[in-house]
Amino acid sequence: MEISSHQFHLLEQLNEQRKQDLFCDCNILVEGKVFKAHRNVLFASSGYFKMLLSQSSKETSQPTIATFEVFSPETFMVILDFVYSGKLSLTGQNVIEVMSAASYLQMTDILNVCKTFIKSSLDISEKEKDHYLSLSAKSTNSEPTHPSLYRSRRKAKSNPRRSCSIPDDKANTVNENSWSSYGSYLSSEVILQRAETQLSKRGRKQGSMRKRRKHLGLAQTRDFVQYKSNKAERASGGCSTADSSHVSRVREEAECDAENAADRDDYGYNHESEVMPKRWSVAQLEQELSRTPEFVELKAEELYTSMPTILGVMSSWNEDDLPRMRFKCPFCTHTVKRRADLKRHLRCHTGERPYPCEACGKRFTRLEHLRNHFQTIHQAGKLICRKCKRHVTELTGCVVQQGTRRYRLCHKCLAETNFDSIPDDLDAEHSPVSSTGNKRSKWALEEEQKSDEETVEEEPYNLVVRHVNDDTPAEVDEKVKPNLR
DNA sequence: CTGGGGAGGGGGCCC
DNA sequence: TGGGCCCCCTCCCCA
Repeated sequence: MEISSHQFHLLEQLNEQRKQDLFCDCNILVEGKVFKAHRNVLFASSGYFKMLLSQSSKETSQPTIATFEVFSPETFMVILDFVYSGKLSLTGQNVIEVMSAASYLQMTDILNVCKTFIKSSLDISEKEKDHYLSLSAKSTNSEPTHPSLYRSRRKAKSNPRRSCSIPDDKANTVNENSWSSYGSYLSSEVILQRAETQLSKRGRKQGSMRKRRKHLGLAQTRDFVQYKSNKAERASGGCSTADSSHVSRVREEAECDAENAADRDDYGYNHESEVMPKRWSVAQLEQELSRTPEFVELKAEELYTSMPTILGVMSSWNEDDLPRMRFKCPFCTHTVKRRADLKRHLRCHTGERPYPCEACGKRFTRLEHLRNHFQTIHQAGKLICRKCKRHVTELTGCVVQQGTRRYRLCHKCLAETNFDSIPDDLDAEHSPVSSTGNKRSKWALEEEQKSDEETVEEEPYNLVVRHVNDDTPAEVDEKVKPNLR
């Protein structure tokens, strides 16, 4: 026979003992402030303490002292309260730092809750994705102002990119490696269950999980997966075909949340905490879905500015047994050496894509990607015949245009292609085709793209051939059959 | 069904 | 610190 309240009372007693400094055998010094706790509890709660206390377990007569300078006493207080009560007092202000500290202390459950919290409060990528998809559903090829971003050759993928995983397996591992001893009726567990339910549901719907890149294997836990960047990827360019199911999914999750909210109190849900901070009504969803990429950037900027100074000190050790200073992503286990690299990495979580291609509208996370894209797609920068794959020069080949896409054909392959006629509506002056494959500045490219849009996007399925002679744009334009590839 | 290639995305690292 | 380059991986399309 199992008395369900036993675990709760046990933890309650331990918490009382902690508050009264009874039997506390571990002192934790955080930026000068001393916290007292029980080794057993810390050992059971944190991978970090597990390691630490394992090493000092032989000397049980003396109280263990742990010192931390990488997070604030307030942050540790939140974590310690959670350890002893199962209630995590997250707010928009402390979530990042709590997450960072939890990462440091290897408390994966708190990490998950923090991620859920952030995801629920921001939910940038999901909304942004849905926004794009809703646009995608509306936009057609005859709508040049909504560029080909929305009709990318990549279909709306149910499976994300390599660095993006859906936390299905994470949901499964939470209960294995962690703190089920706290009892399923405790609020943390309830929260986690809900987070798991929510995430796994999303994961099931979004499709298969992706293996992480092997060089990311240095992560602390193998089962700790990323879950955001897939959304980020789809949010801003990777999606194309209309997929209204994404919109309905957001609604569905909101409704699910609303349902869950009703019985939260029954499980001692912490009212002070904001673990599930937002309940989206349909009206709110509609409003959110109408947000723009600027919204993403704004939110991303908020995230950046709200980040603590130290995002994480990794637990990896070098040969000298000294901890390596690395910056840890608050969304995943990825660590980088430089803060700038972390900022760059965070874009895959926030969905921020600050570099739009003005020729096709596709947005990129990096300028270099935009540049590569433009040179390849819109400038025919590769001096390779698309058909025979041979190297072509300005003399031996020419640039072929299809919509906003340009590529090169050698004269031989060009002659083998059946051309219909030369369109007259393309003014040679507007030709953005450069005879050189040289790199240009972004702004120079944009100037070219504007004219490109005006002239070409009107007939996106026309294949236009432009002969390129040195610095003079093509004078001869020919229309050939569409969909040549 | 499968392999090749194009395009895009992300990480490491140099300048 | 940001820009840029290189490399690798993944996805998708097509033959």
